[in-house]
Amino acid sequence: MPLPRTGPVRSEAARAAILAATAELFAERGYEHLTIEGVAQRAGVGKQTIYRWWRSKGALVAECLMEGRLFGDRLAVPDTGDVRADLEAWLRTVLTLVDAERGLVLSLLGAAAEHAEVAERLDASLTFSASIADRLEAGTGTTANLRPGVAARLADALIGAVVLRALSRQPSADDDAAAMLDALLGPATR
Amino acid sequence: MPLPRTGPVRSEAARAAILAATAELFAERGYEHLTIEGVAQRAGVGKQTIYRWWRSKGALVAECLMEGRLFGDRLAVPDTGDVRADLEAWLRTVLTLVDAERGLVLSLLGAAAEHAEVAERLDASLTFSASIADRLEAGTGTTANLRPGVAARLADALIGAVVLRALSRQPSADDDAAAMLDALLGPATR
Amino acid sequence: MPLPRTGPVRSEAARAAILAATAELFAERGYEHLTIEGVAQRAGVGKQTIYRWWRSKGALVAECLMEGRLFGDRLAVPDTGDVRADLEAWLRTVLTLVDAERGLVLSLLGAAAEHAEVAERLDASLTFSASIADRLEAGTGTTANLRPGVAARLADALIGAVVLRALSRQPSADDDAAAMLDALLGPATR
Amino acid sequence: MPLPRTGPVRSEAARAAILAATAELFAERGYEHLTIEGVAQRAGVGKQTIYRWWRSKGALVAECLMEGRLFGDRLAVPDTGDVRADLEAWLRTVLTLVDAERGLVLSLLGAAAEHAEVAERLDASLTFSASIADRLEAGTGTTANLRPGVAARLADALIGAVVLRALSRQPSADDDAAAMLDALLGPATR
DNA sequence: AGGTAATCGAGACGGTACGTCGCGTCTTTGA
DNA sequence: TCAAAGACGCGACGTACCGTCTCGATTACCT
Repeated sequence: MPLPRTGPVRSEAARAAILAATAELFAERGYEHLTIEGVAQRAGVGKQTIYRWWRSKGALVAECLMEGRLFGDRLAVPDTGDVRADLEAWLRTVLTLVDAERGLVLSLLGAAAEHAEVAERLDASLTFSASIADRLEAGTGTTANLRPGVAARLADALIGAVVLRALSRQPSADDDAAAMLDALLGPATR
Repeated sequence: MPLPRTGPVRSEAARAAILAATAELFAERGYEHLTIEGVAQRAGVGKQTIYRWWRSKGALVAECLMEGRLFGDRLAVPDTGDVRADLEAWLRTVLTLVDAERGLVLSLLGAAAEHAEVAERLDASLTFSASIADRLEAGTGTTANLRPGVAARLADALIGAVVLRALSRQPSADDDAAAMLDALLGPATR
Repeated sequence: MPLPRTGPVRSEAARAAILAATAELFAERGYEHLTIEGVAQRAGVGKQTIYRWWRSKGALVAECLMEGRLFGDRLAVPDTGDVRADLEAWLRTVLTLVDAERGLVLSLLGAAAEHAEVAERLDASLTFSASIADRLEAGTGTTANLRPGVAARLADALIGAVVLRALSRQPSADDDAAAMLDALLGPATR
Repeated sequence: MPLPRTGPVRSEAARAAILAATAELFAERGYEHLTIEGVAQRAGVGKQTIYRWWRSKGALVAECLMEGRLFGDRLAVPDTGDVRADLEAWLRTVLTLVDAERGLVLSLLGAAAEHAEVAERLDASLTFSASIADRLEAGTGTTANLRPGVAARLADALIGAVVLRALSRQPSADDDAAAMLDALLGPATR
């Protein structure tokens, strides 16, 4: 299905097709086996059109990530008012995701290791847009170890633990989310 | 009772040369740009000799890691009796290492994302052989958040935070090690 | 089916197995795709045992040829007393053989082009052992062009024409044998 | 009506360089030791560019042959009006060539045995473009055995005899050309 | 009878070349 | 002017065989 030739303005259709193809192929084959040529073919686009607008396959993946084409909003933190419960729900979701789509997640970690751009976007997806640190901040004082000034570091540790879990390829048990939060945050103070 | 396989035996010289070449090239160029062909050439060995004994470049790197050819004992945890001080010293060393050899570390993370073998060995290098969890266990009760049963999860979180730091490409400040420990372990109880 | 170890005398069983395997594989795959390793495996023999006794795969094939393992006695010239009829019968047989086993014949020509040894043996199979020249000699005077002293050259031309036919991959018609003889030897004089 | 294929067009420079390199290397090392890799290197060309346009090294050699890059016009039959003399001159030239460049000739025979394409081109070079049969046809009646309808078969026999001579690796004597013609064509009739 | 030496199967070794894939650049043609 | 198509030089892939070289086991001969 050839795209219509659009003349001297950047073709939005081409851009969309490229990102869609990238997301599909990433999900199918993983970052390692994602190829520019494959994307071009799947998108019905010339290779040059990709190289014209993106510097590397890392940049391509980063843009997919930024547009939510890889995870959608599956990483959003719920907001019910109860910080601890919200975090636990989120963590449970994330651990499930890591188990279910380990290949995709590992691929993404590989991409992040290779390309700063991906890492940046991944970080944004997890930390900022998901607001872990903000929520922890908001919960200061509600659990023993959630003291002023440590929220950001605890957020890093939490996400880091998830990353490590992904790397280790070990499936998560049902109560892992709760146990991780317990270990990091300590018992509830009220 | 060993199998009565006849014929020539595996050449230890070749094995050593291959692992040495792998370690060198990994340090020089990183995992991504490490090639089997390059290793074979540097080691003065036929490619087939590599493929005969290792399934992938990941396996090669994993074996290097296991033999300490990539980091040596730079990841060992000191043991002075003071758990908190030991961990802080170790963490400081590791953060410095991550800053100084970010490329190597990121490469290794990429390798771990791609090959379970590498991840396993990396995990072994960091967690078990470096005994973070054991030391935390030993320190139970000496700091506020170091309660019974949480040592393993705190160790994961700690190492995870380091991994995340590596991925984020942000250099560490001087007091980061102390701050991370403080955030995770809480204030000293005695 | 491992062969018995025979000690410090050449194993006749190994020799036979090697030649048999060579003939089989030659027939199956042709000279070009015949490999020493394949022969060794099929024969259940170590490669060294082949290299010990033959210098090249050409030598191997030459020996097969010499032992009649490739064509048997399909190249023998019948002897009924009527030289012209005998030659025609032989030629017909050979042309049929060339058509039916073109691959084998071409392979053999390739081998002869590469290895003098094969060429020599092939020549022996065709010319001497098949005695074309002798028979022509015997027929001197019975046909117009069969004059004294030209038998050897006519034999060469005859066989050469067959070789050319094989190389050209063109199937022979039924009367080709007769026509070739007619062209070369001229009409019968009595 | 040519297919409306868009995109870049075949590089004539690459084609020429590849054929030139093939001819050089064929002459230097022979068909057997001619490698695609070597041709690519010598021609300053990627291997893929060769594989894109030729199916095998046989096809490569065939095309060289067709373009006269291997023998040039050394195989042309002179035309002085005297058929017998022309053929003898040509035959003498060819036998000399076979002696002087036996390796090349044998290589070519090997190639012809392996690849129909080469054989076809070789046949074209020798028989049609060199017009042996035509000349024989023209000489019908001038020698005893040159009767109507046998020219083509005599041409085959003549060339076949040369091929056999090449395969046998025996050098030609000075009067071989004359003797071969005498044997095949019979004495002159006028 | 014991030691020596050659042969055997097996197969690891350093190499060369294979034919394929994908890279990133460049060129052509059509809209 | 931009886009599709895709040829190009290049580098690496993983495989097939090459011919050489151990291995340990197995005999025949020769002290």
